[in-house]
Amino acid sequence: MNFIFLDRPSPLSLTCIMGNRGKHKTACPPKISEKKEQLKAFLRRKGFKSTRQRDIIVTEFLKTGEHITAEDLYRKINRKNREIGFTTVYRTLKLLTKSGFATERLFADNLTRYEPLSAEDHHDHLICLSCGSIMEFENLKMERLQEKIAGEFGFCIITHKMEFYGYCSECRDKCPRHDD
Amino acid sequence: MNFIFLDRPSPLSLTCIMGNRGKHKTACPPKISEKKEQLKAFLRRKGFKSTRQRDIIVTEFLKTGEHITAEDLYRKINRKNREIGFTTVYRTLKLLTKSGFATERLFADNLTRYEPLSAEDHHDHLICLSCGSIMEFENLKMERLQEKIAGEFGFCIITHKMEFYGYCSECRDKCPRHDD
DNA sequence: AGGAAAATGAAATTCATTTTCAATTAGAAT
DNA sequence: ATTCTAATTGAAAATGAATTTCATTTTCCT
Repeated sequence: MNFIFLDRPSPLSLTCIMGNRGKHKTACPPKISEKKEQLKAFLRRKGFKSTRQRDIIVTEFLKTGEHITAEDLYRKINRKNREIGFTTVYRTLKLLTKSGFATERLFADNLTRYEPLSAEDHHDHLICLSCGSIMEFENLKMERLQEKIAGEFGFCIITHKMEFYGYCSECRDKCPRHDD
Repeated sequence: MNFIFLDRPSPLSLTCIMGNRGKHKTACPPKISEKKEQLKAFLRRKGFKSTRQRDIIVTEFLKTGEHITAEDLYRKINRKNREIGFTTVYRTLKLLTKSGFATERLFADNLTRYEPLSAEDHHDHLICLSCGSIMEFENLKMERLQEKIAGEFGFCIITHKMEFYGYCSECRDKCPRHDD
């Protein structure tokens, strides 16, 4: 087994991630076609080929937006395109990841999820243990504090992961707190 | 290439936890026998049984301290006790987890690691992508900030996960930063 | 001791992820 | 346009960690 890690994402232009109950995150319309152009350029540069399958997969991935598993994306695509196989979806997500257009995230449910990546995107996650919704947040103070802590250890951060598991405002009543 | 492939450190080096420069964490001698007493009491209360295997596994686990995979703990134990099977080690770690004596953690290498849990333990991790060492830190400011952010979302935190991936002070020179 | 319930451990199973391999396709070179 | 080569595809197989099964053994209550 190998441990794959991305270098800093290549400096691509913005993206945007859908809102999360409209509280902290600004929703801006994703420029899918622009991203696809960039990807195409990247592929050319690297000697990879543009294929119909990749185009469909990438489009669907960017449209979907976030936190999707290879399996789920495959199912989604497979409804319209019966001939595209899981392996290709999987490999495309890996390719996007390697080329800096997406990130892989492993949440506590042990499923790898992918999401489109943009350069400034440094958000963290709130994951509801009841309804499973994943909300995002970004907090500058947090980022600074992280840098500061890392600095105290002489540690050079490449990436980080921060997740809160608990109950969202809509599921608060289901929060057990004391069970056995 | 703008990404890095790291070989996963051998199981042994992975479990080696470096000190944390004495800045954030207080090292206190674990009261193994005391913990074992508590566990025994717990088992009795729940109608579970105390067995030789559990005793050995728990002792070894507590002695080891932290961040160990079921596989690694099994190998460690198996050296001296050829008759204890992997399954039992695995199940014991699960039991410890369910009963609150341990926690499971899933880091980005997709291996479940276990560590003894004590009530006050709320630490986070710095994981070196080069040598695989896992350092711990605790930061009160961070905890407060986390609560604050969660509060803003009306989110009730049950647990959280915070990990920095990067290069420790001893591996800084191996940090690629700019390669292609 | 006797007996019921729990524990054990080897082997089998599960399931997401990753790789293999033969067939197909993209795109550069001719 | 045709040819050629390397990349891509997708079904199937492999991998590997986590989990379950099941026959046997052990604990511990009476």
